[in-house]
Amino acid sequence: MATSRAPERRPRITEVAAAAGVSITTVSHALNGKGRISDATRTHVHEVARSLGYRPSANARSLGSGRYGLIALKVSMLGGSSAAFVEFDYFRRLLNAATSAALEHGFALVTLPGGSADGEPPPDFSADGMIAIDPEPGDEALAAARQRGLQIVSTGRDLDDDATPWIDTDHRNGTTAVLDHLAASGAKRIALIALERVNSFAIDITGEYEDWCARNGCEPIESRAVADYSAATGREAALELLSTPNPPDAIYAPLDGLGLGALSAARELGLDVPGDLMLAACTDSASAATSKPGLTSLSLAPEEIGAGAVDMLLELIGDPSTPIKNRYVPTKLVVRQSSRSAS
Amino acid sequence: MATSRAPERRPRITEVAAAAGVSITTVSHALNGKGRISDATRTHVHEVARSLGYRPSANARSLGSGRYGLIALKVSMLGGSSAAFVEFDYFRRLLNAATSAALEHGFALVTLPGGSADGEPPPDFSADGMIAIDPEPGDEALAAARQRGLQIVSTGRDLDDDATPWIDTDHRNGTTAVLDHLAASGAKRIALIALERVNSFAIDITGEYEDWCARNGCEPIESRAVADYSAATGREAALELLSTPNPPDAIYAPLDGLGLGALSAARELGLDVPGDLMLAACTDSASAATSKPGLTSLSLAPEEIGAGAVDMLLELIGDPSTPIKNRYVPTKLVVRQSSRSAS
DNA sequence: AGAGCTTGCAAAAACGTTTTGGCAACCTAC
DNA sequence: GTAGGTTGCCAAAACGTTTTTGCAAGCTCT
Repeated sequence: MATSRAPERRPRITEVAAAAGVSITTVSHALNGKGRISDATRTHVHEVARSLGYRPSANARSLGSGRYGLIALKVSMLGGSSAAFVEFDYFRRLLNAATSAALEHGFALVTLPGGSADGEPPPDFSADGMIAIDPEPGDEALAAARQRGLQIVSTGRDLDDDATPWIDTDHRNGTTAVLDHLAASGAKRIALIALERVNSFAIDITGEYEDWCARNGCEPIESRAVADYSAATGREAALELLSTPNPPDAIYAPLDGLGLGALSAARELGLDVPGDLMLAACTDSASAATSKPGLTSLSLAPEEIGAGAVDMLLELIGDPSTPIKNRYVPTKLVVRQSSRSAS
Repeated sequence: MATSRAPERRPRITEVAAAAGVSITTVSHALNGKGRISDATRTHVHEVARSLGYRPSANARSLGSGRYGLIALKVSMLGGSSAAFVEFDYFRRLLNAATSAALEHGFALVTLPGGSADGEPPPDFSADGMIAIDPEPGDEALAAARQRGLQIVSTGRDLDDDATPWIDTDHRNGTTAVLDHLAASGAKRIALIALERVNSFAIDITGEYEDWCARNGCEPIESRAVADYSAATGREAALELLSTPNPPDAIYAPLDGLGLGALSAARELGLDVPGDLMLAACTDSASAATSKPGLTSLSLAPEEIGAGAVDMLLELIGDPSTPIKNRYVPTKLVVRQSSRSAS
């Protein structure tokens, strides 16, 4: 246990240069893929650096390059509304992936205090770029960042500015998959708990639902649009849908929170799930898996979104003239008891 | 709108020195409270710096001082368990406050991927110190950080190492307040949903509950200890407590999630709250305020905890010989319908 | 075979602070 | 009135990179 712990300084770039028999310029160029050097030298330097366990000093690097070495993560959700409450799990996974991706490239990721809702403005703070998680229209902090010429990447499209590079969940195809599955399981009248169209995902989901109904010759059945995603709200919306003369035999609740609420609504009404009513949700958080019955849910890929956003942003920071490559990330339907056909 | 936007470089320390008629050494010393300089000069430099809008470069400062300019926030909760699910609101507020506090002192706060649960280890990453949120015994990352000689401050006491400086919620007095209130409202048999003793708060709450009962000559009524804080768990624990021959007339569920679960348990049993059963919880998240009936809850001070932990840590980083001043942060009981006496 | 590229690398100048060491000037005490 | 201590400040050397500039050596033309 008491391993002798020599000071064990980490090697500097100078030492790598010496060991490789080149100048520090060459080491820097080789490691950053910048200057004009032969492939032989480049790989040689890489090897030496690795064998020495060299890790450049983030501070020196930033000082030298005139950057800050920081990227900001801005989550409207963190502002004050606890709307996206249930989606903590999603946020957690996204944040972890983004942090790791940033760290790998020598950048630190700072989670900024959310929207303008909470009191004091954030202390003036400089970063090289910003990632906006599901930006909401009219976000002031985002507009300010744009004004200052900060590089921005959003997860979910930014409805205020479609020039902002984005990485987004492929909600249109995801929604199709959910509806197809419900129909295949025998559902004839599939209803939607509609979302207020303040996010690109709300637009995609409701839009695709309507398109799907049109394509399949079904009558669209939508609740009034909900603005928060809590179980309480989901319960009310489901009760509304189910208390009509000709109620649906399946409900798509496009967030797990809403889906869990719909589940308790069904219980209250004495409806068997999936016998009398099929249920599907979206996000696939832990609670969807452990509910009784298990809730069929569209599994998203927060890790890919988080890491992807960071990668895009870092490319832009490295070279602002990088062509923008927006990207949709596919989803995966996880079928559970709540939509399993009896057969 | 199209305000002419001159490049508007922020002033360097050199310019402050020139404007103040002193050397940059003196400016640095004055601003950091370090060297030997007269009070007159010190305040003069401060004024000049402020009037010029001077903000030191975090990178240069770190490079010069040999620091990293980073502090890590480590949350066991973020690891993989979604146990502390409902407490998102608490976490959000704590994180925002900590981030702001760090930024104010020129440090960036990085939220580290959680426990060893999730796959890949975090990329090796250097910080000047670490804040551990409610550390759980046997946390490897924490042990590793300690090994490396990192400064650590925990929120909630670290059961593995009581030498770790901490800032903690005053759960003992908070629990007393809750129980006193319930008793004052007429409760005769107050039960506790017990928590597994893996955290200092679990120890404090269950310990104080037992002490209070002893002091007041009451019989302690505890559920078996729960390990996660979800509503489902709270419901089960409450059902267990309420289905005994001589059931309690009040329950303290020491987390909002558990409290909400207890509330639905009461509903299922047809018990009126607060008429047949009084309920109190802890954390005072948004859902406690909006439930029906409103849930009496012990309001914590995540902002004070977060900012306080950062301040403590920065003091230690600045001067490791700073005497440790552990601190309890008081709570405030928010009384709502769920424990209001009929009278 | 010399003008003009291109290629591969190195020397040195930033980047903006903190920190160390030194030097006057001023006190104090004998 | 002078040795020894203190006070107030400054010059200069780090800190560890990136980036700019320069310079040979090797090609490709004509």
